Amino acid sequence: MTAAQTLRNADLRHTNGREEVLNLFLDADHALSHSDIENGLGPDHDRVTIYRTLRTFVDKGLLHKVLDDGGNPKYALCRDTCASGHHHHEHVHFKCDNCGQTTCLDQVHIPAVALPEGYNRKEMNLLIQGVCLECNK
Amino acid sequence: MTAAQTLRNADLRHTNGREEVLNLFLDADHALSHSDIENGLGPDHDRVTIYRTLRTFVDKGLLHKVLDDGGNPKYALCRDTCASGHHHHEHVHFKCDNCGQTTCLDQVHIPAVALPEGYNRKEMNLLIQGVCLECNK
DNA sequence: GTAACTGCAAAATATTTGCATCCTT
DNA sequence: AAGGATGCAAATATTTTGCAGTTAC
Repeated sequence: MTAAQTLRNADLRHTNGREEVLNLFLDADHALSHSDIENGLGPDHDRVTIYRTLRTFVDKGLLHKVLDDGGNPKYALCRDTCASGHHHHEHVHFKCDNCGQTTCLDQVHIPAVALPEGYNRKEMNLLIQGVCLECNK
Repeated sequence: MTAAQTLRNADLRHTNGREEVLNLFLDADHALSHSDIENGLGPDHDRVTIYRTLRTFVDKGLLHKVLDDGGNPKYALCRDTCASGHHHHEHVHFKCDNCGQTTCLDQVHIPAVALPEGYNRKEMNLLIQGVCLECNK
């Protein structure tokens, strides 16, 4: 799916900025932070607009916030089943302690976890930290 | 274990501020953010000192950062096996979408997860979101 | 006494809001 | 044309750094 199609599907207007941000995510195989995006886009992009773009994309279900141990939030594309307001209920991410990249492990599934009585589960996020494939070479 | 003992064990000097922060955590059954602490302590505590206290406690293995989807970082006590620099390798937290509290589920364990070839695992954090016991009543 | 800790001021960073203008539909 | 999106300025929030003074040991 192209950026243009994605935007149309999400009921969002097609603007240069949005298309470029979306393409960054489509090209990246890992989660991006605000500053990753600012860097990736070249110099003449407004910080504020990027904040708004990210928020809009999350609201519309194009992106989801990725859990991170460290400082600033990262975002990653939602795949298939994510619709507006209804995200995937399960995310598994791997963060490399060496290179700092966080990647989605779509193949990995979280096994059943027994919650104590009285708790409802809506979403599960698993963050695994260690050393990634690249950095292990 | 009292706050005073804990500080001594960690090779930290015993000061009022540290003891009070530690007691907040000992009393709380959920993770605390910087502002939770600022509120919990009463008015004459320096924001900067709290930042430094939190960092020191994390460094010494008394606290660990709790993953959160949302905004600002939260912290929780490390239990038993956490020593300086060597945290528990597995954390399970439950965040209530209703009241916002994040609690450690020490009883729950993460079942084995198969990582793709070439990945090393050092630590796993599972965040479950839903509605907690209290809010389900 | 000495090193560690604190408190204040200030810097650096991150994020949000308001508003006038521009652009997509 | 109309509403949504942008860009700039500025407000607000968050976290870090420097340094002088204080305190635990």
